[in-house]
Amino acid sequence: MRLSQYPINTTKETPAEAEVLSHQLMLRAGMIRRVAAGIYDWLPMGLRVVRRVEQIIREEMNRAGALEILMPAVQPAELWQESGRWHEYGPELLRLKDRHDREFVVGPTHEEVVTDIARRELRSYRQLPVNFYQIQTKFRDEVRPRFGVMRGREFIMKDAYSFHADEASMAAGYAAMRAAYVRMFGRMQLNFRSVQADTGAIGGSASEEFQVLAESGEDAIAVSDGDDFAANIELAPAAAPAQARAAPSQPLERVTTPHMKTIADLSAFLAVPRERCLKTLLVDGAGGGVVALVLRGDHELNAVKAQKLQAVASPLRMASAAAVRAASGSEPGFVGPVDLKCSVYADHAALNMADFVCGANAPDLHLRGVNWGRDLPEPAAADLRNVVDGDPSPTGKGRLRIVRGIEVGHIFQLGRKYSQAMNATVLDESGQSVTMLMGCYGIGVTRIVAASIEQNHDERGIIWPDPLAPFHVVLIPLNLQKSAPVRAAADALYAVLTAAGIEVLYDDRDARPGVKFADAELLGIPHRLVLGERGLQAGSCEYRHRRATDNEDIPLDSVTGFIKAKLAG
RNA sequence: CGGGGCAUGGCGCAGUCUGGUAGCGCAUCUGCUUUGGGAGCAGAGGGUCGCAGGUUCAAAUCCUGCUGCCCCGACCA
Repeated sequence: MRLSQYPINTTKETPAEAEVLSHQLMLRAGMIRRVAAGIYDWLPMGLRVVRRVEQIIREEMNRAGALEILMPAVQPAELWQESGRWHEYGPELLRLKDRHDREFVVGPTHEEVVTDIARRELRSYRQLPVNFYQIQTKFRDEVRPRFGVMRGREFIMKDAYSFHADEASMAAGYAAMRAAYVRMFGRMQLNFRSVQADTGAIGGSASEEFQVLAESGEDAIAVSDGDDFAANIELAPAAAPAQARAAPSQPLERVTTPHMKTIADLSAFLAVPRERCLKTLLVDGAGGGVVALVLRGDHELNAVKAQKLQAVASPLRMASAAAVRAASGSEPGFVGPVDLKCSVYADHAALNMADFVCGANAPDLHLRGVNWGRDLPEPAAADLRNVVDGDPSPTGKGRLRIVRGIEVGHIFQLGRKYSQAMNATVLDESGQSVTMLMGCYGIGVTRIVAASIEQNHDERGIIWPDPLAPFHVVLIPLNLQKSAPVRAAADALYAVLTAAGIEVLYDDRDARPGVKFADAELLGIPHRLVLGERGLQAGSCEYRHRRATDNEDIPLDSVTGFIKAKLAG
């Protein structure tokens, strides 16, 4: 591609709309432009990267035996009513009506449509297992789109759905997809971890997320430094402390704590460390009323864990101020488990505390020197908190570290959730009708582009790994407007490299060298060739990798082989 | 959805408090010079100041309402 014929606009200044680095660089490099909140144009340079990602995904999906299909973006409401998600999905589902007033959705995912395909096309267990996938545009009306294409409302996703006659086949299909994902993210040179995950709204049993590790990631992940355990923080178990609880050593006393409503205030006011204070949260109970969840003052409630308790309403809701008053006789901020009129669940760490401080269920009063068993009944024990950095790994090996991640893939064993609701069956060996089992496997294609930039950049711009680079090589001739020999040599080199199947961005613009270098670095083309009059006289051009700081002189007649070796290695 | 902020040529911003002919840098176009790290000089084009009302002799500026966008929290590829 000749850059003189490529209408690219790079900027020195960062657009004000962008907060994270990948978003800033994508805008500055002219890869994307915003059209509306969470909705973007992909310009030529950006789309080339999207296509690279798609190509790798396609190759690995095909290698794994999956079959590519294409499903509609606009789907009839009937399918969603049949699965029940017309009512479950909420405002993230974009609904619309056609001219005849019939209802449709813009697909945020395709379980319904693919299950409809399966029930119509699949008749016999002999046709199973089968895995259909597509690479297609999704729309999710996110509450808060942000970070450019990292969390857009419209985005490109690879979604795959497998159909099975039995559990063993579903597990095998899941394992095959897991292996394919490891291969593709490896080929994309992403630094990622697969982590145990909550199945969330999509439902089903086993589930893993593929998380690209990055400071800017929106997800917190707990990874063990002792083995390969990794889990989304929502799911990582917090083990009960190993040592037994200390014996009471202080008397119970009431202390006046005017306006000390938060643990931070209380801890500072009483000069008691946060981990000696008890946090009591009242949430709505499953059968009405409230339930008390008790945590150590320095720990955070984990909503996913809490709403798994039978007694707790799901989804988790904090109790209203009125309900708090009814159960505790006090305002929020002074609630404690002593003489509380509701059931109490204590996190393992909270249960391990002795001589602690907690609310006295009376305004401006707390209790000090409180002990389980002595001053109040032993509560029910539960795992209620988020794990923190340094917690022991649940596998028993090593300690957990909390890192940030960008979720680029998610795989599920769905079971019969959709096939049952939509009556997708095949005949088994004995001629009996059986409901198929399903797996589903997503990848955020456009999100990967941003995630790769998050992991590969420097102060000058993007640094593409070879497999994702929009062009392999940038060819920069110096002073080609004045020097006919340079122009001739550059044209020739461009032709030779292109003929060899190498994708070259040929910067034949009438621009100063500094401009060309700066643009090449911002765009992140991994391999750079510079052709100047000086080198030309010696029969060579200069090579430099985007990550390198020094040039290498390469004889002009061996450039093709040299670049090919670089790309192969 | 709750909280905070912004809206002025393509981009980044000043001007708004204290009303009085809309400005700067970058980018773009023309010419000359320049050419190994975002050039210099000279000239040029481009803005109903987010929208709608209102106050005023006069509104980017003051008032009211609306819209869009960004950021922080609960959800997700």
